[in-house]
Amino acid sequence: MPLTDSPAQPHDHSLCIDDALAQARLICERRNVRLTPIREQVLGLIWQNHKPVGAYDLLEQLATTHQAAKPPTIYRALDFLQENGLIHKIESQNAFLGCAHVGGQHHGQFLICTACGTAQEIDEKVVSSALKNASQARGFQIHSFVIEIKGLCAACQDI
Amino acid sequence: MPLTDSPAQPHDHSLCIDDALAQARLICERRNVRLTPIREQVLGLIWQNHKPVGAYDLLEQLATTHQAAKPPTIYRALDFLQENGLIHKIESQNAFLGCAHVGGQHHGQFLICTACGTAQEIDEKVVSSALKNASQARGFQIHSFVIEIKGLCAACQDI
DNA sequence: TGAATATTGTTATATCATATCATTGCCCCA
DNA sequence: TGGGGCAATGATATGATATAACAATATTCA
Ligand SMILES: [Zn+2]
Ligand SMILES: [Zn+2]
Ligand SMILES: [Zn+2]
Ligand SMILES: [Zn+2]
Repeated sequence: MPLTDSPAQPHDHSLCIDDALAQARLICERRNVRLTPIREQVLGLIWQNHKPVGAYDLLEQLATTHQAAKPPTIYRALDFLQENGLIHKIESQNAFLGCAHVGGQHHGQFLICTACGTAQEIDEKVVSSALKNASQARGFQIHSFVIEIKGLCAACQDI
Repeated sequence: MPLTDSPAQPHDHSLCIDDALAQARLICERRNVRLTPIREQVLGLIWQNHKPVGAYDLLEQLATTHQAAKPPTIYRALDFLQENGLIHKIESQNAFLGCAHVGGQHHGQFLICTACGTAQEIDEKVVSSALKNASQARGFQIHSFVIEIKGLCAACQDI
């Protein structure tokens, strides 16, 4: 994607979904973990669009085809998907988003549009190295970080 | 504070509390908003240490001297304190922390120690400008951001 | 004073997440 | 091949975080 391409722009989203699921299958095979039907279905639901989605929204959708689904069903699937780097939690929204950079070891950086709800994952080395430097200068050893940027995406500014 | 001074290091914390409350009174007077007894007491409780504290922890403490305190009591005080830039919410912990840079318009950047729980607020221009640049390059207009860095503070690495 | 507004009280409920134990399914190897 | 061990799911209950809605009280200011 060129820099200016945002998930808020029109695109063939079925390709996003197919890619995400294909990559997930590959990753899980490589890691020798099981992408069970429930887990795969939840991942598919998360990838329905580029907006973070809440656990109970997912539950409601899952329950339409899976009567036994209860909160632990969803949270277990979400835990699995997070542990394997397939999704991110957006902390400021208690919601979950498909990872756009599976495989690469990274922490998330997200541009979240407050108008349309779309979240774009970016991975800016200059940001992470600035954080590393600032932390190091204070003797702080980074394990992980959360970066959630709120504002208006390009599409929503034009309205 | 020199760069290496962290709130995890020993210091006369009563000065932190006194400063925070004095500044809060000043700010509220300037902004012509009312730092009522409940609000001031909640701010004092938040400043009891440098660790983010949950709303229900605060409620429990407040309730010891204020029988009528219920969840809305706390959340209203927290809303007020946030609106006036006196505290921050740590999204990844659903907890609240006194603002270390009152007055200056800023978004928070936090170094959160997973061992001792202490959170240090920093304000690195290089980080915020890196975010600005990355966003601008994508046509995204920033309103606010959340940066929460997890790891080990200097004191906890030595153990 | 008395109306308008801000703050607090009160009750109920919405929303997000986990603990615990039972049951089922999968895998590997004796 | 069958059965022990572990992973995954089912089921129930509860914990933790946050807000809605309306009533009562306090403050402000004309
Ligand atoms: Zn898409
Ligand atoms: Zn990612
Ligand atoms: Zn202190
Ligand atoms: Zn601050």
